Amino acid sequence: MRLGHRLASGRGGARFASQIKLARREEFIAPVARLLLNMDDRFAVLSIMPEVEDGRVPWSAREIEAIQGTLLRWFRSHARDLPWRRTRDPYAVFVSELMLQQTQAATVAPYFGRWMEEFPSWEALAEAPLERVLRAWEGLGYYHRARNLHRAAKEVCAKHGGRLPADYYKVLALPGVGRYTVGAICSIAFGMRLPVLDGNVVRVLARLANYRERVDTAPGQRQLWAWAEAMTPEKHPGDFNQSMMELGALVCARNKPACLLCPVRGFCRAEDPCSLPNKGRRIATVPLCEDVEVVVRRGRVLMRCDPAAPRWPGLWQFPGTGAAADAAPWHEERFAHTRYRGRMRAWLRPARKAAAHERWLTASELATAPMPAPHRKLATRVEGMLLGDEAGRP
DNA sequence: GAGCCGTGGAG
DNA sequence: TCTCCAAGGCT
Repeated sequence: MRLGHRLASGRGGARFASQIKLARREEFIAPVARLLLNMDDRFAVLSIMPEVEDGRVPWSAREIEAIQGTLLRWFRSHARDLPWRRTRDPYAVFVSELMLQQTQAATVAPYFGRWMEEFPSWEALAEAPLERVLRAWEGLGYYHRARNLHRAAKEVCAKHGGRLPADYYKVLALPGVGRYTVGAICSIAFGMRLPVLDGNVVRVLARLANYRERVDTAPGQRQLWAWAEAMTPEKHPGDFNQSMMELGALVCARNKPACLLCPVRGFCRAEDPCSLPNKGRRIATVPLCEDVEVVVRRGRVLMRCDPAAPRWPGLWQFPGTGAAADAAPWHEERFAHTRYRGRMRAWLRPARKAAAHERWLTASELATAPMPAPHRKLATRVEGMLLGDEAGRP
């Protein structure tokens, strides 16, 4: 059993993985890392399967082997043809995994293709200006992922000679890489036996084991990581990890699980699959009405880019304003921003001086400036207006 | 540990 | 329309 594998398991693994993560900023040195690693070995012994969290083993070793083989065969015949599955290039795998964080595969696919065209290597990405990186990411959301990916590329070039090291700790230390992502990258790109636990795997495991406890708690997470680790085979761990996620996405769906089509239904103990996994309630959404102004002068439009803005810091946005009292908005649309749900209204306003963080952008600058989704929709319409395309219909 | 970060699809 | 949440990580 590899050390990386052990680290990714059990309570010791979770704690020390996060300490290693912290160590990145402290410029932690190798001896300390090795010490933590040895300590982790000791902790890992306590959590080695099959002595799992609550002392019970949901599947026999024979069952686990059967599940592994069945899922691997199923994956080879049923996997979607996704662009990042056509390569094992560590850079491509890394890019895809950061894009896939909290984002569905179908959404990522076109972004991934464009990204690999524009930034085909660690070097190309590391040398690109942040503005272009954010523009390529525009529409995917969670923009800190793009900044992390950019920073990771710089680190890979500066510290690792432009090659991603096949090393659990070094990959984990890169910005934007947590316990899930390091497992995904190292198992897929390097064939290392490491588990992954994402939303799909949580659902699949909770149902297979008929695990009715809360999964969004520390004990629940430990339990599920332990099971994920127990499931991961020595051979083709990357394909196996993807098969678990693919099963969750295509068959073991949240609302309507296709149990009759499930390749591992013979091993599943779920009594009421739709009730699993057991999650707590989400935070309530907050209604929000955001009013912005469209200020045009001599073929340019006034835009704001505030690195400390409350929403979408560092992205270009139309300036906020008090709503024009009785006038109907020139443009209106719904938008969602994390817990906020609301509508953005825009009014045409007379020219004024540019305030702090504001600049006059030409139509072509508007097209290349990174901005959040609702502002991009408005910008597309304004662009048409700047170019004299009548009043720019949506 | 809880709160925060985006967006689009599905039911 | 409204709710849920997807190949999570960071503070």
